[in-house]
Amino acid sequence: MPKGSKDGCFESLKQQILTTALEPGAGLDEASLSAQYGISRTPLREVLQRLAGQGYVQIESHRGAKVASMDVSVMRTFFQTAPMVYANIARLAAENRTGAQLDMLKDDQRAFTQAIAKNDPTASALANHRFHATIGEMAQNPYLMACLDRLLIDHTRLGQTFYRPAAPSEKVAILKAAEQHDAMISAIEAREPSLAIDLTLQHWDLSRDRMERFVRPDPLPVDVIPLKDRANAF
Amino acid sequence: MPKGSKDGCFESLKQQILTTALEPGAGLDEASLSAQYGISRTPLREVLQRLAGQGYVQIESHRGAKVASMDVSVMRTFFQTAPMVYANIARLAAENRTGAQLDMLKDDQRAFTQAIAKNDPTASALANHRFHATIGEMAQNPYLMACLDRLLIDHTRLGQTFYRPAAPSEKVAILKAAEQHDAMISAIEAREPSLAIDLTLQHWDLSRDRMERFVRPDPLPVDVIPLKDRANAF
DNA sequence: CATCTTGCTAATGTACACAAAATGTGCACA
DNA sequence: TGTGCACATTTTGTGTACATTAGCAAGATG
Repeated sequence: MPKGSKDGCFESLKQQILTTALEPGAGLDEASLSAQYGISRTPLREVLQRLAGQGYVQIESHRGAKVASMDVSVMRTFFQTAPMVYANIARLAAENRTGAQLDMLKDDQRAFTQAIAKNDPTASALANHRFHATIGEMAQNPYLMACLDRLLIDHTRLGQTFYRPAAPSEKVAILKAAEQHDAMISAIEAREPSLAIDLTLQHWDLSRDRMERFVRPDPLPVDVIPLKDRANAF
Repeated sequence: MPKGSKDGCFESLKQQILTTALEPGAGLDEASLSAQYGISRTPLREVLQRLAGQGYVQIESHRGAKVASMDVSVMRTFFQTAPMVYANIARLAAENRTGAQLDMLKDDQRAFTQAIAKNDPTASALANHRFHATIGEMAQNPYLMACLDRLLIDHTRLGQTFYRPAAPSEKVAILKAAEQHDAMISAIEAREPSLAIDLTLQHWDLSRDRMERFVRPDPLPVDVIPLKDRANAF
């Protein structure tokens, strides 16, 4: 899928990493990527550098670029750090948001609900990502934003990893998430920092529970084979 | 001062930015820099990209790279954000530090005290920067680290900006800072998170007070001209 | 006199060719 | 059969020439 431009390449790689179309740890070959996007290696390398700067990829000298890895220790750190940062971002967003940013947030939420309606998990994950990134911009805090960007990358990727299309609870959860988004928009619009924090932490709990239930699912029923049949089972 | 290598260029620019030898907002010309460091424009651009990724410089399309700016709103955000991040980094450092990192921290502190003894404010600022960056590495939290890096850049630059060589209180403050560093090392070595947090916040208060007293100094005495002389002053 | 247009200039952005480094492979030898 | 070394291949890093763009200044025009 040749996109032609440098920015197109940048966005495309970002998306593929967020949706785990490019899996964590996957190697990124300069030659093939530059051919694929119809740009030369020089600008492609700059794209990779920028992606590295935002935490999407890791570059090792003389060994090329890889998609940022996601081992258990990273996950542990993620769960440890996310709520604090999200909460503080929410507070600052409620305090500092501009009208234009609020409109953008509503657009993001529209895209999110539409993606849900279309049953498109990839699109909804990306829309969700943008929603939270926009809240980050509202906070107008470049320090925390650097942190949030990295958290959101891993959050979106974890969401993809732990997504179970078959589970009916998944549908319920994402609809609830959309409701929570609406409540968060209201709190931010009303400039109520403490409410925004509460809603954000609830939103976080929902997301965390979804992922936790993937790792630690309900145990299978013990009595799969009814007792009466067990006598002649073997 | 041609340094020759790419890493040399990277470190040199970093230092010059931290010491405000390159002032916030200063333009960085690719041609002259590449000539200065004896490398071609291509690798120089990669250096600038990396510096941009860590928050040292800002790159605008077709408009080149500038040293990251430092207006009032940035300062406000800095003072708002720093204590929370520093405190959490300190907690995690006390919990997660390794022996090798502790040795490195002690080395950093040695370099810091030596720079103080030599009365070299630039060297002590850089050593102080490394000291706190090492504590950041101890935390082993890439998310917060991204935030800390950016905070430390501005902290070091603010320290340079607000440095008053003439003030005797400056000497007292930096010696006290060195003592606090020793206490922080002990807390981290003893793996006492809450103590590390307390000490870190005290350290922050000292630094903040120093900067605040620069912006809002003691008022000049009102009676500079004794009353008896005032009659024939004009 | 103000303002818009237009061309110039100096900088950044791109492509490509070459250099250097790392990895993989095959062979010799123990 | 396993190990080590040398070579070949692949991939990344660099230098240089060229294309493109933004900013500015001079001129034209109302």
